[in-house]
Amino acid sequence: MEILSDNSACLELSIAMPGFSSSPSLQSGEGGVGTTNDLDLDINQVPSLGVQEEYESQNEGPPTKKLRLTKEQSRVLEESFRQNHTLNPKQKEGLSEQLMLKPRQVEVWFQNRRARYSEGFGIEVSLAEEDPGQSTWPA
DNA sequence: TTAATTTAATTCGTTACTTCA
DNA sequence: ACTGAAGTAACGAATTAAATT
Repeated sequence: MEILSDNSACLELSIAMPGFSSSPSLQSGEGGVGTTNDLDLDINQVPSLGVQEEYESQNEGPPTKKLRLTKEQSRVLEESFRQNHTLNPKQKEGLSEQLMLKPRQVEVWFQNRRARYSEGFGIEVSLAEEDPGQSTWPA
């Protein structure tokens, strides 16, 4: 299976982003990622952190219903998403280790992010607010 | 307290690739 | 060497369900 994964990585990279590949267009870096969420999330993290720690420690416990990603985790994930909208196996592993999340959680996050991104035709609120002049869609 | 919103997680269907007969 | 079936992995879309506002 390792070979397969490796191949998948290449494939993902190949089809990573046909349209929005290398357009970092980052100016503020991380200040304007979650325009609205950023600050509000901060408050949310407090209780979530406790739950998460238990989640990380136990990991096997069935109780944990839904964890809330911390501000830091969201930020790192969003940064990665900006660079690549698709996850390489290595990236997934690295992020999961770095953020202390399960690879599947990272995968799910990216899937959800992509879905939301598509909803806005690639122009998400945060992005649109960051560079309004760059998102000049043809149609 | 309830309703609305947000979002992590799940399910289902599809596609692509590899292996084997 | 070529073809088709079976198996696996990943993704997108839709949906669910919990946490937050």
